[in-house]
Amino acid sequence: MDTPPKTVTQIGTPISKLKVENSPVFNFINSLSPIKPVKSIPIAQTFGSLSFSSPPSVFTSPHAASHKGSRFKSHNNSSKDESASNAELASIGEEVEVEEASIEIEPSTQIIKNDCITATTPKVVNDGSCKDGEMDLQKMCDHNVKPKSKTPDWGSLFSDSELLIYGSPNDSEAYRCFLQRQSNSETRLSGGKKLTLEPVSNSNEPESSDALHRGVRRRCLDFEIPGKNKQTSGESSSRCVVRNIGLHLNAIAMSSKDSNVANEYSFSGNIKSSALVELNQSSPKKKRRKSEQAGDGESSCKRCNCKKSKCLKLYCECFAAGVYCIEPCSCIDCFNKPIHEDTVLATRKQIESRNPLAFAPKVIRNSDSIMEVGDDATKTPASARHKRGCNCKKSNCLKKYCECYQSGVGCSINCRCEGCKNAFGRKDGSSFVAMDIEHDDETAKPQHHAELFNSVPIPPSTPMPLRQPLAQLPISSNNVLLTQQSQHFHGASLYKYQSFWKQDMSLLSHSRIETITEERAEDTENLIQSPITTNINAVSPNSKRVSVSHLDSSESSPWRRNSGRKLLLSIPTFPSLTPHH
DNA sequence: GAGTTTGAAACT
DNA sequence: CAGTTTCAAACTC
Repeated sequence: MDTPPKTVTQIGTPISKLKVENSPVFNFINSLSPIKPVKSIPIAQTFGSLSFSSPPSVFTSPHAASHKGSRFKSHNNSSKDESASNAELASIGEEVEVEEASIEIEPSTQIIKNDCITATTPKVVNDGSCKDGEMDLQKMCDHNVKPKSKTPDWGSLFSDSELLIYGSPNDSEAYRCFLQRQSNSETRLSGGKKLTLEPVSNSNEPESSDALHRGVRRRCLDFEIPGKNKQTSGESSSRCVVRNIGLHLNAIAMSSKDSNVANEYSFSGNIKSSALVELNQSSPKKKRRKSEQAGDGESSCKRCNCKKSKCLKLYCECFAAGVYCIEPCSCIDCFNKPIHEDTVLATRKQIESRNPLAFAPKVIRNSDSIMEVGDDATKTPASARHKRGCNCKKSNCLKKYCECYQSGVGCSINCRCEGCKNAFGRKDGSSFVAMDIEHDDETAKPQHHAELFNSVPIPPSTPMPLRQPLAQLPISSNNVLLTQQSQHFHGASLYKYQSFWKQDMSLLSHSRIETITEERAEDTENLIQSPITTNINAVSPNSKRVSVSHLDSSESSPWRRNSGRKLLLSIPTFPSLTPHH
């Protein structure tokens, strides 16, 4: 970074020029001038690759200005003892930050933060990259981040972000989406991940859902930018990430399947970037299929295609899942948006009044204390069962029309299906394994297997747990709570009111993260060996579970344990414990 | 991409 | 509660 002395002079010692001009006005102007020069500086070139949506805003936004002061201070402090070059860097960093500040408009909700956190990060990363050559990237990242924090909690950025992300009711879902994004691009994601989380997570309580929504968009957009710049600054960004979430998640995310979705979700906001748009432009169907392939039929990041329901009925997957519709959705006259929060909540209430369990997880696991299904459910390896059961007449429970099949669970006594041939377990109690064998002989349909492991998202590579976050959560005997947990994260925001349980779930969230991580890793390994085996394990009540106490606390965040993951995997089984034990 | 099939959700 | 209609996803061509 060879910065023209000229600029440096201006930034570093604007006053020196004042000698020539003693006019108070001149003084004032000069004192302000440093910003502009910086922009045009070579440094700007470094960011050149970045396509900031609105560079000018940096200077026009009052918001930015307000932040500027404090940030400037912090920077000064950090660069205080450094040489002129460092000072320059500091000033540069300041510039960047200011810009960010101007961009950050809304107080986003926790959820959203989780969701799109990555968006903001890129900037930071860029920042780092800019200075990268001369400064420790990690420091840079941290340095930049701190100033941004709008709340005093920044100190616990990562821990908080973790909670937010995984603490969501949809742990698995949210987590998956999160992973998917991560998987999109190791370098880019990792880089963005860490940084993004912080700024976002710290934001204050969301006052406006709309704002929140906007926040998502923006973040996504920002997030995108980094990706584009990956070539220039990718390295630095990745480095930033590695230390924390990035590495851990990346490892997990490596499990391929999610990569597709990752792409989608990473751009899920209202991304105007042409490049991004192109990626997402595929038809709703394609999108859906992508997400399915990514690993989750029922609960993965979903996008609806509602035309008449206004996304205010359970027909709408987004609504049913408790999330707002977002850009990727192809719905018409959608009311399932933060703007119509009141309507959404009212409608939801109405539906719940009609059926209190309407938003409860459809699939439950008997291994947990939830035994709502039937005794029969415990007869099969896959203890998970659809709560209400299906009512299939023609699909033989072999297609995704069947909710049981779609959820990757066997039919149960609760099902009223006809000619059930559910590969995950028949209504009559046939186990998945048995069925599998049977099909080999009976139907002798290679397609069937193909369908199971390809068309059905979960079975192949994704353990059941991932698909059925709610049901799996050890907690919930409380359906109400579960209801709030709803199914997916979706890159969209969870309804604001859902955050109430977040705190209570925080510990659990940690455990879930780890559990998922383990399972996922395990899954990856098993997949290589035998898909079927994997499925069984995934569904089995014996599938590994981690008690809250086990994970609890500071005990190193899941991230840190990353390295220890394999060790955990070696453990055959964990007793199924409830978090409250 | 358009059209068909399917079964859940909603309605009566 | 049962029957019918509506709806959107899943599926097929």
